[in-house]
Amino acid sequence: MAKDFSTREENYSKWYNDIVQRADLAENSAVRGCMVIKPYGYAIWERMQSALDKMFKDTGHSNAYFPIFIPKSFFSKEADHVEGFAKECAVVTHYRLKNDPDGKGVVVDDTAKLEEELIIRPTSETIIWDTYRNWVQSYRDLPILVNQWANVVRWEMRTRMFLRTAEFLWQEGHTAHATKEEAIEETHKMLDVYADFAENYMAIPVLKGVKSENERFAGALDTYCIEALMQDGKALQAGTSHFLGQNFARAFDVKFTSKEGKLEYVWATSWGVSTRLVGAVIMAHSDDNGLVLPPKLAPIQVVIVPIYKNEKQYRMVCEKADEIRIAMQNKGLRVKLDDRDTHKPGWKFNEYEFKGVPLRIAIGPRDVENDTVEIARRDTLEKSVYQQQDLPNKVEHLLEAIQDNLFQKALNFRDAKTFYADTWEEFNEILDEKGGFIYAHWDGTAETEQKIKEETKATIRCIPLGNKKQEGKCIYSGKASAQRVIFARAY
RNA sequence: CGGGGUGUGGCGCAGUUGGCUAGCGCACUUGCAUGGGGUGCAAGGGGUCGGAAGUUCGAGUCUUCUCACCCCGACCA
Repeated sequence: MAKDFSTREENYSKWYNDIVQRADLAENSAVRGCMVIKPYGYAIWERMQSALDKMFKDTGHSNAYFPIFIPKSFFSKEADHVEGFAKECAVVTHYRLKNDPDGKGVVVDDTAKLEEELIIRPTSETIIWDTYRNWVQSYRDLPILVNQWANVVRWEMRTRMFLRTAEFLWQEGHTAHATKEEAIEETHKMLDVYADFAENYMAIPVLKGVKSENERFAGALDTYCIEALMQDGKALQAGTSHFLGQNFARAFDVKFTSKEGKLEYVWATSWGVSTRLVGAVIMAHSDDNGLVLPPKLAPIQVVIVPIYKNEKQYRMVCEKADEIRIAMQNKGLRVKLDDRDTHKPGWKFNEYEFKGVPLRIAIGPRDVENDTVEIARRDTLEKSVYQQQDLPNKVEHLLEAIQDNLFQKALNFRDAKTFYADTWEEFNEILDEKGGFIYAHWDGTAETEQKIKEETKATIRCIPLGNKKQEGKCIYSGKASAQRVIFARAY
C-alpha cells in the first residue's frame, strides 16, 4: 500500500495533522489560529451534538442562546474569572468601516468608536449571570437548567486542529440552584453524563476526578473533569464540570427569596465539552492507515464498493448493492453506496480507510453469483466473506463488536500506560520513557505542583473521585501526603 | 513577545559560483486500454518565483527593507 503520510512512530503530531487533512476533517483557514471544519469533520461533531443534546434533555435541561458579545465591564465583576481569561480575549472597539481616503480598501472609522468595548465571549458565565438576575425572584423559579451550543474565542498563541484553536465550538451548561447540595449534585450528574458519553459513544475510557487549585477553572470552587489518555501517552482533558458556589451570584447579585422568606444568593454550576472531542477521537483510535472512527460517531458506518469490469457488470452489481443499501438503511444504519465510475475499487478502499469508515462491503460479479459479500473491518483490517442472507443484522452486530473492541483496546492501552511512582527518579524516568498516567504522592501545595510542572512539564490531571487515602511522602518535597494523585504530560 | 526556519503552478519540492525558453512528483483535463487493494500509456492546461527598492548587460539566484506563515519557548479547554 502506498504510504504518503507519517506514522505515529515517526512523528506523532505530523501523523495527527495528516489524518485531519487526508480524512477531510478540517483545514487551516485564512485566519490565523482558526480552522475550517469540513463537512466530514463537522458530521462527526453533529453526531456528538445530537447524542449529548439528548442526554442533556433527558436530564432536564433546555437549550437557549446568549449573545456572542459581552460588555467589558461584566468581566471585571468576578476577580478570579477576569484573571483567568483577560490574556486571551478578543475585543471589539468599533462598529463601522469606511473607504480608505488614501486609496483602495477600507479602514476602521475612528468616529465609530464604541462607548464600551465588547468582549467576544471566551465563555458565557458573565452575560448569563447578568441575565439570570432578572429570571430569579423566588425559590419557585429554581432551578434554572440551561445549555447553549455556541462558538467561543480564546486568543491562543499556539494552536492545533481541533485540540486548540482560537475559535471553537462547544456547549456550555449554566445552572442555578437553591441549595449548595443541589448544585454539587448537578455538577456530578453532568460529569457522569460526560463520562458516559466518552466511554459509550467515543469508546474512550476516562478518569473522573477533581482538579487541583492550579488547574481549576477561574471563578469555580471546584472543577471536575474527565481525563483521557492519547496514544502518545499524553493526557487530554475531555470535559469539565464546575461547581461555582455563589461566586457569580454575588458578582451579579442574583438573589432569591427562600421558602423561609430569607433573601439568599443562588448556587451555580457550569459544564462544557468542545470540538476538542473530535481531536480526542482521532488520537485515541486511529492507526497508521488513517482515521478510525467508533461506529456510533461515524457519519458513514458502512460503505459499499461495487466491483465490475464492464457496463453490464456495473449495472448488475450496483442493482444488488443498492438492494443491500436499502435493507441496511431500513435497519437504521448509515450506509453509503459509492457507485462512482470515476474511481477504481482499490482507490476507494484506501479512501474509506483513511476516512475511518468502520465497515466496508465489497460486492462483485462473483458475489452476485454466490449471494455473498466481502466485509472488511476498519479496526482490525480483517476481511471475510459473508452470505447475503440476514446481512443487516450481521452488519449491526459487527458494528457493535467494533465499538466494543475500540473501547477495550483503548482501555488496555491505558492500563498498560498507568504507573505508580514513589521516587523523583522513578517519576522522571516514567515520564521520559513511557508517558501515561502516573499515580504519585503530592504534598497538596500549589507551589510543589508548580515546581513539578516547571521541571517536568507534567501536571496534576486530577485527584480521582473516590480516591483511596494512603499515607505517603510527596514525590517532590518529601513532605507528608494523604493520597496519590494523577500526573501526566497533557495537551 | 524572545530563539530558529521557510516563502517557486492547487499540494509537496528541485533550481550549482547570477546566464538565455523556470523544472520535477502528486493532483487536474482529454483519449485509449484497464477494473476483487492507490491502474497503465499517450497528449494537454496551469507559475509577474511572497512584496518593494537596489546592484548588474542580465536576478528565482546577490544586497537592503518589508510582509506572511511554520517550528521551539512563556499562556491555555
